[in-house]
Amino acid sequence: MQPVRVGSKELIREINSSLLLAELRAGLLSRTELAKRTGLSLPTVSEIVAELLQRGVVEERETALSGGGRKPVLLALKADAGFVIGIKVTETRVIGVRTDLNAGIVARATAAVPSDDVPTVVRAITKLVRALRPKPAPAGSARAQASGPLYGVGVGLAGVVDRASGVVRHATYADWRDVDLAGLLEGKLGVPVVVDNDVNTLVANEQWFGAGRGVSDMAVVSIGRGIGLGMVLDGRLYRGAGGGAGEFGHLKVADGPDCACGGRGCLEAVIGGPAILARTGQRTLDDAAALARSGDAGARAVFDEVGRILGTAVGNLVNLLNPKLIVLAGEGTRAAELIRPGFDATLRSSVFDGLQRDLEIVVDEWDDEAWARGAAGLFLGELFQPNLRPDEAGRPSLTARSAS
Amino acid sequence: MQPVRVGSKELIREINSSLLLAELRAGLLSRTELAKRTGLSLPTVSEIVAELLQRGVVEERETALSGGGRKPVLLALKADAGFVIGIKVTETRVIGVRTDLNAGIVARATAAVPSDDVPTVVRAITKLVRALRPKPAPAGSARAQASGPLYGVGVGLAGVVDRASGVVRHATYADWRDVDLAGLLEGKLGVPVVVDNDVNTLVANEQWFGAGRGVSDMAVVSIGRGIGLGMVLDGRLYRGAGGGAGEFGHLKVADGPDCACGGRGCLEAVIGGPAILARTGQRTLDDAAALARSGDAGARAVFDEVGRILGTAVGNLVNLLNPKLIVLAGEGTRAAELIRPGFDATLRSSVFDGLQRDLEIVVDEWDDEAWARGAAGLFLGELFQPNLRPDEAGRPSLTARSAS
DNA sequence: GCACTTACTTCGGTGACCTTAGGAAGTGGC
DNA sequence: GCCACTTCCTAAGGTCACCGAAGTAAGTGC
Repeated sequence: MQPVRVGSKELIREINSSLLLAELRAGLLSRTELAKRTGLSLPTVSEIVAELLQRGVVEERETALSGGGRKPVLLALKADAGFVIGIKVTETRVIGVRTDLNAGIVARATAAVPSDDVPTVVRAITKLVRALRPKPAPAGSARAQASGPLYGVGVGLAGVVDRASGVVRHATYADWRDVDLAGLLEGKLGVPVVVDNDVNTLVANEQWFGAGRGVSDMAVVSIGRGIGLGMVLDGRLYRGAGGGAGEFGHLKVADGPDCACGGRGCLEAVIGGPAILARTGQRTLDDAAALARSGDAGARAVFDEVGRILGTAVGNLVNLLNPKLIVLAGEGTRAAELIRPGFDATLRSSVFDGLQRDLEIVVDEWDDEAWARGAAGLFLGELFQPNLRPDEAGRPSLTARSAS
Repeated sequence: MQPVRVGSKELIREINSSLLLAELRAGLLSRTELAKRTGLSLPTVSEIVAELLQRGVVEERETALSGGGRKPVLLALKADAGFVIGIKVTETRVIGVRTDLNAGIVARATAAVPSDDVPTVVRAITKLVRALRPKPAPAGSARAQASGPLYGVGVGLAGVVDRASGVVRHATYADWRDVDLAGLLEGKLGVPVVVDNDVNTLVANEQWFGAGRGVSDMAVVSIGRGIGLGMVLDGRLYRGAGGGAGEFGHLKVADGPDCACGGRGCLEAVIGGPAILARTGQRTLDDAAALARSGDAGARAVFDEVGRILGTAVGNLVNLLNPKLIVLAGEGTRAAELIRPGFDATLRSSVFDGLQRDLEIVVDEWDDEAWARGAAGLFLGELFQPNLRPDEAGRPSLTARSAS
């Protein structure tokens, strides 16, 4: 029934370790403070911290001011205790970044993908990962310590992905069916690989390192060629019964026009990138936005209507889920100021009274690397999320004993 | 951050006890079978079962057939080990039932509520609970054993409720603001009281005792005067950041008409009970349905359109959440066969390809007691749900040591 | 320098789990 | 009727992570 099981006591320790790490992500804290925040006893915190120190995941920093007694020893996550690589796979390119444990980018690389068949894409990813991999420093080098291990790789792509198994059920632009991408990559790379839908990578990033830190109910709407949606509900990324939740772009919002999915009146057929280009007669989104900014009434009307329709759709989403935060992301945010007035107006009028008050809207600054960083964040999220589901056993872990 | 904490080991035992109980709700099982299903070791299962036997929550039944060895001793939940009372509060009446631990109704009662002020309603509920309460059997009576304790009371009403605290933030039909209904009732009744939105009571019932048994992602849509929605996501009832999730009735689906909430084009203003009555010119829903059944073209068209609009709205819900099951409930289901053709057609065309395959639609047989039974189910759900959140401590429990 | 405060550690005890071994209660062959 | 074999369950002992209580370390302030 409920897939929750607490079997061995070792699992408790792992959960509590993750708990402490999650608190430490927020800033410098003493053992005593950690104990207060988590509700664990001081001896337990001390013991777990000792383990983390030994493993090199955490370090002692300067002491804080005393309040009339012994100074507290502040602990901090050692951001460079290890690294993670994030890869965004697109139709034509793979974009990769290496980040530290705070999702800070320390290296970047991109490669073209000549064709979209599985072996080609897998080869491109493995090559990119090898390029990004931290070089083992020469023995005795001063940098040897700083360059920690590669914990794993996160991969994001457009499509339906079964994250637990890492199998791509169906990619949006290529004809992939049930491709065990995580398995293929793990075999070649020798590190854990997590694969997920690309919007979910953005969500993971917001949840752990962005505007969604500490927010347990939020939605990320990505605006671009398609309209994507990722949700954090009750503190967990929500994926739906079959991993297919978040088909926001195929919400039916009008009578026409036909959508590539075979349906009619889909949100993304109405306000997706191609629709905007067609209606403004431009070749790129930036051109269309420039036209509107130059004062062209027709183009302005198009963006205004896009905003209004999106506002209603997001408003309905809020009515259903009552999130605390909506993040707007994706390349469409480059035209954010053109869309916002209409968006805000219809959002306000759509949302049921009372759900508005605590609702926050954030536009995420968007750049090409965001997706790749999101993929890294996806993996980091796995490291920090306490694991309560044994069927997800074998997950990567900062605290696993086997790692030592 | 994550409110999950595993502190004391006692919590583990409580979780695992709930796990075993949850399995036993599915049928008769031996200790060995329980161990296999839960992944716990046999000695652990035996020990927990011994506790449950002693507490009278579980009983040994006949032995099953041997497979060439010692016969397994089958264990069963003792449905009459205790009772629960469920109350549905409406504008004019309070409806109550007493059920056993399988949500089977063993007694029923109803009382009029002369006015909707808080003291009057509280008095009506306490009176109803006292009437339904199992009578303490005379000492030495044979029935003394069968009539177990009253574990608690569940209350459902239309409005926004903070379930954790039992405070009614806002009732739909009365002018209640921040009424600590659970606290008031617990003070008078001396048993734990859980209060929730009435649609959530239906959800709890479906989740634990109805079509949603074992389904971790589902939605219940209640059709009546208003249109309600309750969701189980990832195996948990989802309530939103502020407890306000599920405002399905205020989804914006059209340009008109005005809704009581102050918005325009709300789903429930378009297809709610009053809208149907207005458009068919009838006084009751049953009259309107009878008119349609008699062949009246206008009335048929109204129901058909109601079905189509509802189908699109539910289709969009499916696109967002990818549930495995949709339950249609509420008094509107009395006209289910009039609505279904239109509903099914638009649902099919709205739902994104791929999410349809495993989607199941169930119409719940609806009667006046369903809401009250739901409220009882709400409380029973609390008893069976493994509790991983310490901030919900003090929750009612079948296995709490303090109860012995 | 001495009282006091605060931060952390050490130590012993408890509880829940597991593994291993063993008893109980069946079936089936001879 | 006995003996091997199977299956279900219990008993005994060990491990691990937690906690509370007491002790040590390292400050401040008079």
